[in-house]
Amino acid sequence: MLTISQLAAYAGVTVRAVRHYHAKGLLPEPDRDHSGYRRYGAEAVVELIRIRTLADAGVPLSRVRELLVAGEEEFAAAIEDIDRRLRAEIRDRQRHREQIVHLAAGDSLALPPEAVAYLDRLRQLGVPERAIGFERDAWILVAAQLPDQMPMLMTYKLAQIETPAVTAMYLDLVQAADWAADDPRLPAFADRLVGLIEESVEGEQDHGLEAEFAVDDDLAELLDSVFLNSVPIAARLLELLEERGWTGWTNLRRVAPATRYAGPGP
Amino acid sequence: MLTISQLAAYAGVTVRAVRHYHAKGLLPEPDRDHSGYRRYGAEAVVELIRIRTLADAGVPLSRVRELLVAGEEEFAAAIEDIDRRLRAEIRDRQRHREQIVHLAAGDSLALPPEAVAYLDRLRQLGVPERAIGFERDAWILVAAQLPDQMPMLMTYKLAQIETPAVTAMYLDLVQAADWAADDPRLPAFADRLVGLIEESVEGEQDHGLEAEFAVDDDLAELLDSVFLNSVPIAARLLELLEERGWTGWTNLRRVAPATRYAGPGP
DNA sequence: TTGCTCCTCACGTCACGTGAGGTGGC
DNA sequence: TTGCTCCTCACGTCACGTGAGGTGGC
Repeated sequence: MLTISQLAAYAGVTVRAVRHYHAKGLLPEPDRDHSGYRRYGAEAVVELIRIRTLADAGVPLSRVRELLVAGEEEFAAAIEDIDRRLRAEIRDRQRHREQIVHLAAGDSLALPPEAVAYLDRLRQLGVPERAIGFERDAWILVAAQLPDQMPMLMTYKLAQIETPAVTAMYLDLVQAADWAADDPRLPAFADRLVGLIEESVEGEQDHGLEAEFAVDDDLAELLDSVFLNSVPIAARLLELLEERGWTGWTNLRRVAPATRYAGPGP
Repeated sequence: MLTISQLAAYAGVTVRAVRHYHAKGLLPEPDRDHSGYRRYGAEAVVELIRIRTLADAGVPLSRVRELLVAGEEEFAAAIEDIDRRLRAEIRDRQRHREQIVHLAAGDSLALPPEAVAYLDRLRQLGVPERAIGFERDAWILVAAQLPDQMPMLMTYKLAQIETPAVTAMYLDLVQAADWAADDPRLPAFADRLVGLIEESVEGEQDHGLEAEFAVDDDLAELLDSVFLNSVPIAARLLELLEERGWTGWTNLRRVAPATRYAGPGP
């Protein structure tokens, strides 16, 4: 007859695990020898290996106990389930392998690929890294709240930035972000910006795009506050826009007629 | 700013998990709003997704904490480790898939394939299932104690059982196992058995096989006791063998000259 | 006596899950 | 007032790991 350590070694488990299975009622307690030691026969080896094979395949011990007394049909169905789960776990791990590669490469996992492509396009257009970082954080917040709308928003933004006048205005805005709050060039800057906005609005009304790209008011307020907190000229610029008939930033609206427009800030 | 549930939802984790990461020092506690609620910015989203990506890949949280502050080189090395582990886990699960198929088919996982082949050969030779079950249990105990010697032992046993005289004797022994302990046919049976044993010993001495196949004395004693406890004629048969110059069963030895021989029982 | 295997409690681990009891704005 | 989200304890879970303190035969 086998001792507990011989039994455990053959099945590739610890002595503690064998005792655990006794306590859980998975493996029947065998007779003891004159020293009180457990002594195992061949059935225990067979049972222990069944238990381990199931447990190694990730079956909870409570389920293992059920399966040990299950009929052939129920057992076969359970094996089907276990195999399905194992295949799913293999797929999960293959996915995780891909994800950690992206992590190592420094890719922003907090953003969907379209947003990463948009930031890359801004980089190509000569937008400095500081501004890219600001865009990135803003889009991360948008993606966190509206993941489903990201492909649509990014398609729109990518198209918008390709307009030469928009590109130029965007690059100028990046420069202006470094100005002091009372810079004398601001009113002229606001004039140009309003001109561009009103051109865009007219263009969009032709094919009715404006309504689709308005974001939720709470989110717009959040993004506006990020803008106000990180750019010195922001508050003064919004004042100047308001004097010229526009209010807001993320969701620009005409002050008198209530027209919405997906504005220059994200 | 995001609430804890918005943050959690975007990263695909529970609110409890986010609080857990705060408690463990993985994710810095953000500022609270006027109601004492946590409010998160874009950096929290980035950090949380990093944490989850690593944790999902099976990295312990204590290690995740180290990696969050690690340099690029250490991080790349860690990713290598993680990827290696993921590949190993995939291989494990592929192995487990094969094993549970064997379980479902009712294969004896407690025996190596050679032993299963030996039992199948006995079946082909007409050995009844009751006797197969006895052989099986005995070989399971041998395999549990001498896993490395199983291929050798099975090769020997497979060759031995192919000798027509041994096959016939084995089948007769199976019949005799059902006799009462005092069956009058036993002495004649013992004569035949001794004749066969002595023939075999002579044959083996030619190519010096006998010494290689002696099992450990403790194990031999165990297997003998299994034989004695399960077969009524066993004790009387061993007495008769001893009268004819042979002692033991698993390890048969000549009583006067001390020659060993791997006996008829396993 | 030392060394080895066995024994039975019983607390610890890991990554949260799950109430319990309470607050704050609609 | 009801419903929803948030808050902080604090105990529970799962499958054992890990001593703690002791026994039994060489």
